[in-house]
Amino acid sequence: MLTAARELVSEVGYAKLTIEAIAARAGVGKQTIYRWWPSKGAVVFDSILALSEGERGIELPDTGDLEADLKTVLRATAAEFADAEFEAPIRALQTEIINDPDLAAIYREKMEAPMREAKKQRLRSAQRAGQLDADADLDLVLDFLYAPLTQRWLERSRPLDDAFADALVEATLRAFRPA
Amino acid sequence: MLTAARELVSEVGYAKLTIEAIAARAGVGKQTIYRWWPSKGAVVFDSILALSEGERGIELPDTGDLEADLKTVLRATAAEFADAEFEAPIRALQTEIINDPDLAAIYREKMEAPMREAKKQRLRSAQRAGQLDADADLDLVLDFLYAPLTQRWLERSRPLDDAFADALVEATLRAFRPA
Amino acid sequence: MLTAARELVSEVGYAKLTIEAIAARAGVGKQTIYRWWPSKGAVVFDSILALSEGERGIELPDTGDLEADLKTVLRATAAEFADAEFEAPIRALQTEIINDPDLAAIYREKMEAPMREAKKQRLRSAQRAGQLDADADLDLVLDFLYAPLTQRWLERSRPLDDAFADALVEATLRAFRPA
Amino acid sequence: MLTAARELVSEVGYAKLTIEAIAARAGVGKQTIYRWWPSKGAVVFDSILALSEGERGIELPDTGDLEADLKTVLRATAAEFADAEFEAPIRALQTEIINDPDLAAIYREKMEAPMREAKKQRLRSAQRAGQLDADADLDLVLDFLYAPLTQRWLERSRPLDDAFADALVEATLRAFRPA
DNA sequence: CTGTAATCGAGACGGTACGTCGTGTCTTGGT
DNA sequence: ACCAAGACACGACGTACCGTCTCGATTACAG
Repeated sequence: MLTAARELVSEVGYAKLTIEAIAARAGVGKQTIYRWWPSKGAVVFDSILALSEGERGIELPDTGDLEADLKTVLRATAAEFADAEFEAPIRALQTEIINDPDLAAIYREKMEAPMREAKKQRLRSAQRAGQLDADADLDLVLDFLYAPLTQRWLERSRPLDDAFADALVEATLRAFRPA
Repeated sequence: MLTAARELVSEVGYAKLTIEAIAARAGVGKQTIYRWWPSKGAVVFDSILALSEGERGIELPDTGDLEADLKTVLRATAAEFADAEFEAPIRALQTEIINDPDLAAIYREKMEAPMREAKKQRLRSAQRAGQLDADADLDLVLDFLYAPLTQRWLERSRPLDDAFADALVEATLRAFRPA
Repeated sequence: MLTAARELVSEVGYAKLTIEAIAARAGVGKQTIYRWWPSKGAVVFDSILALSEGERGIELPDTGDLEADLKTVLRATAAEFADAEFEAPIRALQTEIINDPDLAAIYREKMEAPMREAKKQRLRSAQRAGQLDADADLDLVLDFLYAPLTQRWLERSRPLDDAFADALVEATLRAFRPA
Repeated sequence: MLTAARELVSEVGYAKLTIEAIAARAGVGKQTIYRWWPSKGAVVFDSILALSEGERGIELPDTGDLEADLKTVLRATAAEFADAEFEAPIRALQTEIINDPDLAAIYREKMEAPMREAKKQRLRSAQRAGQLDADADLDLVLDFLYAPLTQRWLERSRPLDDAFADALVEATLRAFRPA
């Protein structure tokens, strides 16, 4: 069922997705879907969440060079955003998150929190290595790194190229360099 | 018609908004709506856009103290995000922008561009006053100031208080202080 | 549903009858009507047909006096045509029959044929009693008796009184008296 | 406009005929149609009536042999009913007449009355020639001749062949032969 | 093995809204 | 001054899905 949901989001888009279509594709009665999820959003949400369950134990590279590592990671993130296959589901996910506080909370807990923690680990390592201000608010650092990237992708305002990723890292590190 | 659309978005939310309801509220036939807009999204989009048409000639305060001015502006922006009346329409707008590239383009041109230019004016003034790196990429500066704010609001991940606004300004200015 | 259709034909007339009104009156979704009938005409047709399903086993009086019996029957038919309650549905039925060959075929099979057969029985009895030409084409006899009556009613060209009914019977019997 | 109406009745049938289509076909504004006729039925009615205005001064053949003359006329009428081109408009006309008493009255006055009078002329001639009962109710005679024909055509219950036309004439003349 | 439950697919149901079409009225611009 | 063109408020169309509700038929378990 989750697979059917994911496929259909990619094929027809979130707005035109119907529960009947999911049921038909999955070879399942509608009632069975309603038994497990309260809404279309919840199904789609879970279908994407199920995907990310697979990628356990994210860990960021730690070569000792924070700037290089962050550029690697941000360039990869930007490239991922450009992947057509993931575009539709992630935009669907964002749509849900914006409009449904409950799903937003689950999203933060199940998907964002682990990622954020992994990233913070890398930043703490940098703090210990004296490459980052020891007093820096790490949540703020992560926002500086990722929020502009995400926003430009969502609004399609500008291409997400390597230069942009690099500029983000450089400016962020200037803002939070050790005292 | 645009007024009716705006009111209804606030009252029932974007997802539950129907064209029939807009037509009824506006005392208009459905066909008349379809004659002018291709979709529900377009109507809502225009209804919000029409709002901002009113606020002509935005200009940021320029007391000579960039940090103080930016804090004032960002605190105001954060407060605006907290205003219940604007919340529903703006979330609706974001939903549209995320999912419809065409509307996103119009949004950038009609709403974002003028705001962005006004902000850049203030930043250029600061560059002339030696309060900001003369070589700074002003688009990037604006992303640093606004993207984290917007993202936290959209995802409801953390309260948008004055401290957060101040921290954004301070970190951004550290990143782009004059050489 | 059929009851609702019948009532509404009587109330507002066939031309102003809407499927939505039938659905509303019957407390039923429109789709349910469309699931069972292809058109408004078919619903109305069935609603009238269902009525006549009730009156099983029609039999004409047979007192031994053909002329008297036929006058009784034709006067009754004329009176029935004058009944306001049946007028609207029967006119609706005629409208359908005229314009839809398929419904016309069903009408002949389901409604007209049994009536016609019952009438023929009475005529055959009269033939055996020497009151009617043994070689008479009974379909033609029935047309002579009923077609003028029906036509005058449809076109509202003249009142359907007893004298007219009697005249029809007398002339018909003159035309088909035994050799 | 009347021409456009008549063509469209033949092409799409009365039920699917729209005033907008008539206006478009006639190269005329809708308002102009509404200025002259109160309803779709009235337009169609007039369009057919206009046709018959052409055929001035109908007169039935009078060879001196009533039976032969009537058979000629009824066979011709039956053939006319079979003409595909006239079928749609005449059925449309019947539909109007059945459901609208006002149009029915106009129809009787403008179209039926002249025809009926012409036919009566021929019958009176026959009465003078001793071929028809001098006391016969001529309206009734005409009903006997035409009503069965019309009814079978409307209900499509049986083919309208020459044999049927002949049988009608023969039976009618038996019913009304001179005393 | 067999009878009884629980579960599930299928899809009918009462509804709501869709986007389209036609109505009859009103307005506009060109002749 | 007229009239084609067509916008308008309105209402019904026939369709798509909604979320709820029976239906069998197919399992899985108990006796």
